[in-house]
Amino acid sequence: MKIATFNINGVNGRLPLLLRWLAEAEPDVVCLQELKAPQERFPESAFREAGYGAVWQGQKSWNGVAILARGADPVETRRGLPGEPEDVQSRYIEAAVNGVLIGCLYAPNGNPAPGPKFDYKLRWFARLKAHAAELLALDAPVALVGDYNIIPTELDVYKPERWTDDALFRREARVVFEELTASGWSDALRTLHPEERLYTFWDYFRNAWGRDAGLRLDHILLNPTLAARLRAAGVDRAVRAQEKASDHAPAWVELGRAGSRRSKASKP
DNA sequence: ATGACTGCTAACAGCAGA
Repeated sequence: MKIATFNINGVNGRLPLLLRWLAEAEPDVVCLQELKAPQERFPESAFREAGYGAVWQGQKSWNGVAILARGADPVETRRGLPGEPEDVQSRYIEAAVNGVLIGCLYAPNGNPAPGPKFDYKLRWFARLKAHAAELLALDAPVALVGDYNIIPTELDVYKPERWTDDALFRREARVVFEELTASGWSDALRTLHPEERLYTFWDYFRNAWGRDAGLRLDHILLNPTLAARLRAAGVDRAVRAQEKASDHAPAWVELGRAGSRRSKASKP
């Protein structure tokens, strides 16, 4: 099973690019963020024609998340994080796909920090952490996938000193990510590439892509059941080089079949 | 420290993004 995450930055404006990537990469599950489309303007039929069922939570102008599943209809289990019913921003949707529970998230950016937007980011992550703890208690394969808007370490940013006080890299944000990974969630790309500089975002300014001035913001966190099945992980950087590209590139993991754990000796 | 790009909305400029 191949699971990918892609901050598409406008699902309608970039639909041709997205459909090309789906045909080439053939992910089984895709978590999309920044749809920037209201619920009724999500291009469901185009995905259906491409072989993907979908669930989505749209919003006018900003935010918006979706889960696509190849040859299947995701079974929605939740939309929105618990804990702040007055929060109307579309940033979380969760669904079961072929027995795997997928949480698709788009975390708040949080800039400028400090300030009310950063406070909202921290509250949102407190809610995510609480929900993640509940998911960890389940006896099921679970992945928390999406744009976390957190640069986890200095290895994940082209120039750490320039980002010290930014909401993406401030201590409070990095601590959230450390707590999630310490509590049992595996950062899949970093697990398989412990030393490599991996980026998933290059901003549109200052020729960031041309200079490879990137950030790693998009993460695939696996619970222990799925981490045991992790086989490969990467970033489809070529997508960022295309005309009319999103400022993010897709990140993905390949998982082995259930019961195919290879790190432990298996019975003959 | 600032501004540079881009999409969306629809006001042909402003907001948000990261």
